[in-house]
Amino acid sequence: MSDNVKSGVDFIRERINKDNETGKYNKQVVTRFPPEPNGYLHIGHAKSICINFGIAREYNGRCHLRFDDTNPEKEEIEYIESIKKDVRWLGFDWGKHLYYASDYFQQIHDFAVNLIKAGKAYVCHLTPEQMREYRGTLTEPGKNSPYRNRSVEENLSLFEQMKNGELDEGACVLRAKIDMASPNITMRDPAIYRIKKAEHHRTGSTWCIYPMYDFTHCISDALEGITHSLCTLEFEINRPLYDWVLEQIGYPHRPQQIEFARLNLNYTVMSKRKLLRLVTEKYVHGWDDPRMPTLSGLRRRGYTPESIRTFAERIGISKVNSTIDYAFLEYCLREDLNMRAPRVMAVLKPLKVVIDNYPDDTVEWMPAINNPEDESAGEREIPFSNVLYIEQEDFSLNPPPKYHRLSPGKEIRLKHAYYITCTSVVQDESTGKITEVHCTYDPASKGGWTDDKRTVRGTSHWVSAAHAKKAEIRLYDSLFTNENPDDDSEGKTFIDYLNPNSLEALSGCLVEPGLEKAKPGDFFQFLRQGYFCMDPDSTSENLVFNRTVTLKDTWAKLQKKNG
RNA sequence: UUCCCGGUAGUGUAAUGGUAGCACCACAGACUCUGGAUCUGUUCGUGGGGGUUCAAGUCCUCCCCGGGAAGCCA
Repeated sequence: MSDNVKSGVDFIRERINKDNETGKYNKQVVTRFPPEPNGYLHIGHAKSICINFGIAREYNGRCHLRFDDTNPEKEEIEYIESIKKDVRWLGFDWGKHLYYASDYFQQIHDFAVNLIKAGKAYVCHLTPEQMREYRGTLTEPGKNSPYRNRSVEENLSLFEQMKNGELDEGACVLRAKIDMASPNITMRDPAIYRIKKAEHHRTGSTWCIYPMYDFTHCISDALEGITHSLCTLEFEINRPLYDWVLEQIGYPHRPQQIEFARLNLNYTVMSKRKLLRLVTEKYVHGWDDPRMPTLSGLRRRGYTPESIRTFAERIGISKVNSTIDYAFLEYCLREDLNMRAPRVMAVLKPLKVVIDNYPDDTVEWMPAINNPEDESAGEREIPFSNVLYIEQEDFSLNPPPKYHRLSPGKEIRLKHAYYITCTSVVQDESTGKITEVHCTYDPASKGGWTDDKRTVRGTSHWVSAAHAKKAEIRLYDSLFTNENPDDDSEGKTFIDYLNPNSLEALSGCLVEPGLEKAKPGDFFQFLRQGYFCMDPDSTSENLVFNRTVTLKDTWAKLQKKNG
């Protein structure tokens, strides 16, 4: 690493570079991702995962996955499994470095005993209400607890009783003895151990006291040899306590906490509490509902791990509270899918087209390129016959200006097939609805091209009626109508901003026959429609696809602009 | 009201005393068998006042604005 600080390097890497220059950690970089197993991971966690695992990879270090499981009341094994799955899916590997804070309960306990012996911690019998009073306020200092000067022997004995389950839950806590007048309230004799007689998902009933986050996290970091403990801004105020604990316990390795801003995205909510509510109150179909910003939801929606990693990298790292445009995430997604998604044809809202001059006993298999962005993706063949379906939107009886699609007398190109010209339409006598469009085709245009200089502006996708497979296609839109669903001014809550049209399920869609062989999770570009992926609900009788994201649609934009 | 952290185009993010740059969005155009992709261009910015300096987004100072903090949550 050069002596000059490089342009474009964020403040965390800058710090690591400096540590490597000074040899602070012997050029080791060890980070960790420390989720609490009390919910599913979301896109905000993805940023943290990419930073922690990404930096470790970049500096040839390592990143630990550590479950911060110090609160048995809220944590469940289900969440542990989903978290592991999501981290792996994102493309990261903790190798053998899978840890649980609960692995350290004995050591953490021993450090607490030492702290008591050093006169730096005491058992406090103030009730929670009293503790709040004694803590003071943001503007006033706190008062010392009457239990603050208990003898070491008494504290040791009391803590032992807490540990042995001889005291009731809530009866007392172990507190660090720091400074009740500190301007930083975190330092006003914080609780470091509380009594909880709950069954822990890993340690069972071994413990009835559990260490608090502030005491657990820094010790876990030290024990694991973490060098750079990267966390979000809300822990900034806890940093003096992090350092205080490590200073007191005198452990030889000293990790350092560095904070960065958490990710905010517009049109979504990120709090675990709110996501949980969406699930439990059934506003969505589960944690992996494709409208959810959870990693399992994004995965089912069709987001690729690559695009999420790229996104995380591009948004950068800073200490500024910021909100990223959802459009930027979609940009990263489209960029990835554009290069990799096979193109196929699917008709969402079918309109029957009959080619009157095409023999009704003939089927031609037309070669179709799979991905114009990737020659190696090759070609496939799709069947063409005299009865087809095109998109309802691709035909208009009274076309608006600049409409380049099919209308009476107009000629368009059927992608990979022929030019067709509309000769007549069949309408339902009572409703006026167009039920069938009749066309003629130009045999000289086979493959979608002619040698004359004829220009055909419009190109439609289509499927052959006799060969197409039926499918259900789920069109997703933003879950919220408000850019900032967390905005609770005007007495509203995020529930009030739910988008009633966030899901439109279409049945009777028709897709080209090859899609029958797709597997859940496979992604495609449905030509001119967007990117879609096969949903796990899919069966051989009922193909199901989710719309991941639309293509940019300048025609829709034009129409919108013109009212 | 106290303490801490921040403030660069609409949104993100660079510039570490020396030309305010990049990306997304928006808009306009070119090109195109996807109204896709690609390419080109345009609008738009250092929160404010003082100060130091040949030179300030950057250093000093005062102010303004935003966020966080009073769990036996993490």
